[in-house]
Amino acid sequence: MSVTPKAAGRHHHGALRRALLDAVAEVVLEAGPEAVTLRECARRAGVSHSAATPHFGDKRGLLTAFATEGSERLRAAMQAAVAALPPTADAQTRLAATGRGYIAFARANPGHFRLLFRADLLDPDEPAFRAAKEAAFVPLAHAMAALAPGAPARAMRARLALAWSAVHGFCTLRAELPGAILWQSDALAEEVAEDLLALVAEACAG
Amino acid sequence: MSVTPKAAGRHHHGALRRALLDAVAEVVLEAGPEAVTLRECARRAGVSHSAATPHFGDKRGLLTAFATEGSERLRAAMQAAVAALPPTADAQTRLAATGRGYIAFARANPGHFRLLFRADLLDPDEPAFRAAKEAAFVPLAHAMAALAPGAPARAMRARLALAWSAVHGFCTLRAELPGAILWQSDALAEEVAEDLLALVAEACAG
DNA sequence: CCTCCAATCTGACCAATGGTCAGATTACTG
DNA sequence: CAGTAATCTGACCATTGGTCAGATTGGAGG
Repeated sequence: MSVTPKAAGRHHHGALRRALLDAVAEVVLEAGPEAVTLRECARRAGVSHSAATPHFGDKRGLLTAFATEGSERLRAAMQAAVAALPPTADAQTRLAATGRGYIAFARANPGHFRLLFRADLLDPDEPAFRAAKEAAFVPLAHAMAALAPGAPARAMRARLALAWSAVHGFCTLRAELPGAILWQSDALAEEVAEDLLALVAEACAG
Repeated sequence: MSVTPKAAGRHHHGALRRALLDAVAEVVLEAGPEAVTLRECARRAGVSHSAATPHFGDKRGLLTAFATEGSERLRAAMQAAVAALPPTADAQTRLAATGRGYIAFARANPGHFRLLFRADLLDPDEPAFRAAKEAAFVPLAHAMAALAPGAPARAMRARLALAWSAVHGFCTLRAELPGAILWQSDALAEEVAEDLLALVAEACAG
């Protein structure tokens, strides 16, 4: 377990914050965001459940802090996928790669991903979380702007909505409807994902 | 309130089932699926919270029954949107209309819609729910088959994934990220939705 | 009309949770 | 070394979902 319980009788100094976030990560990994319990996280950090209050306020604050880290990692995944491309790649390929990074993050971290869109568990107006969400939109906006530089605002909105919706919808459906026809096996899901990205990129270039 | 509390001392006969489902509908409407409480629903039906057990088993059973009704209504919304078309409408228009029905249902019943994809609150293997989910996929499959009758299986899978993902992703993002840039106002959201449907239908026809 | 039985419902109990608060403990500052 | 602010504890509370014995109800059969 990655969580460091504190030594008996000692304070965590500034480290309780990190220890609690790591505990959330563990629980989310093991049982999903719904299963996160203030008391269980505190237990794993070796601390009473009230100890979280000074650091995060309440459960929602803790989950929001964790979601903020997820948003940053999601952004990093998209950037990494684009960076993995040869420098000669064209705009359409870059847009597809951005989506590939999004899908890869959702696949590798299903619980963390699902939490990002659980408005009931989060505080959508917490400044750091807000900033992380806006930052996570940047790679898509960037790739799209490079694809269709002169498109009118309305067409641009529609394409952004299409690309984001299609990729996000794919991740959500795969995460929430396991066993659906379109992604029975992992291999099939990967194939469908690639074809989907190609269709989206083509439609946005179109 | 649409819920009929039972008369004091009398049994609900077979009507408790319906009364509880109506109570769920109320709570979901007022505060979303996460806020549903067995005890609150029982309170609204004028019954102790244990009274639900013989009818639904547990909370998950109650929510699954409610979600089953939602799935059926979602299917009806898609069919209605297609039926509202002039009989001369072509296959591409019919596919877009199917998506329009999906979006309309999600918009009109955000809580009910979100519940459908909350695997943690539902029993995905409950037979009636399974059947309703499969039935809800039919209108999309039907419209897609009419659009591209001879397409190879792989291309068909990709197009189904695109259409479903894009429409579902749009609904999900709008429901879970209120206040995002792409759907600030209702009018803007409607415009984006129509453009999105057109792009999807075109990509699936192409 | 009466009896009996199965379905239905109640009320109490339990463990668990999130939030709050007074106060103890710790770590740092001057 | 003294004092102060941050950190943490332990207890308490209301609420929840699940379980169970037993009361109540409605209808089936005599």
